Amino acid sequence: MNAVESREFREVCKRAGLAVTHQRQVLFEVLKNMHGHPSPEEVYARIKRRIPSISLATVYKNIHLFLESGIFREVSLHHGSLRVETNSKPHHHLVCTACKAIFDIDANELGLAEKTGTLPGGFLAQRYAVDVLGLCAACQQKTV
Amino acid sequence: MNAVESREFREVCKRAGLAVTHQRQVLFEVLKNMHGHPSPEEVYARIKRRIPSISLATVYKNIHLFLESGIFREVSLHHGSLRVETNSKPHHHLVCTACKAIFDIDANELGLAEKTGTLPGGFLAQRYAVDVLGLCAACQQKTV
DNA sequence: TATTAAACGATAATTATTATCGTTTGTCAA
DNA sequence: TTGACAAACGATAATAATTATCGTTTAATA
Ligand SMILES: [Mn+2]
Ligand SMILES: [Mn+2]
Ligand SMILES: [Zn+2]
Ligand SMILES: [Zn+2]
Repeated sequence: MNAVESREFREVCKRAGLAVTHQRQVLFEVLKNMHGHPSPEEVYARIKRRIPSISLATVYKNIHLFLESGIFREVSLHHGSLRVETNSKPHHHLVCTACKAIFDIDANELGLAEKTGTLPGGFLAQRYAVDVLGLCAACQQKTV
Repeated sequence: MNAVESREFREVCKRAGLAVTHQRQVLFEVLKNMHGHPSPEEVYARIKRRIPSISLATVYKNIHLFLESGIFREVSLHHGSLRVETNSKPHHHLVCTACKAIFDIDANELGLAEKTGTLPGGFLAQRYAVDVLGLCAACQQKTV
């Protein structure tokens, strides 16, 4: 952590109303330097190399604080547990980032063209997330 | 369950290589008649009204069998546990339905126009799922 | 109708996450 | 600088969701 990064982190904490702790700073740096979509356990394993005494609970708590402050983002905004789709017609979803409610919306009704604004049911659209579902290269091999 | 529905269910099971059991049939009917995106617990509560002795484990096992057979679909194909996004640039995702691997893809690189076929990294696209992220009507009220 | 594999119910085990609580640390005003 | 106090920490218990185990029951089919 050089002086510039350190000052930047202090400002980030100030904005978020968070104390500048050693654990928090190292977690911030570790996350900045990881790539992909790590799980809390993976982050914990990495940060333990720099702070062996850190607790997994601290990692969870600080990740959540970073998410709430918008310092980092969560990969999926869906429910974290199993839900069954009862609508067999092809459709997309309106996902509320506050309460995680999910509403169906037809593909045509959606009109992908950046129609940010009011949608059916008074839903306020803020951004789109597209998942391309399919098979990765490795899994295509396995199927053969 | 009328005769037509019963015969239809038998064929569904035959195709999937599943035995036709009472519990399985009632679960199938219950799911067909639910709407939205119920959790296994919600399905369990509903089916218990018709088979009070049914086990939650049976509900879970049969939901999974239905999902594997493609009889029903899961709402989210993401990891069911927390993942941190380390890529701060706006982007979308390639999601492997077999191993749940997630790869980043830029919005422009995506070219939403039904480009089903080979994508970066040899990913085989099969369908698109769009999440419109935002605030539902109820949550907009709360913020005011 | 007898054989046998599949499915069932009860429940223990596991995984991911959150809550609790006593101790330590950072903030800020004096 | 320092002392008071709130915030954060580490250890670990508790909870929620899901899966595994296992003895008993049931469906498929010959
Ligand atoms: Mn849906
Ligand atoms: Mn990503
Ligand atoms: Zn909401
Ligand atoms: Zn894969």
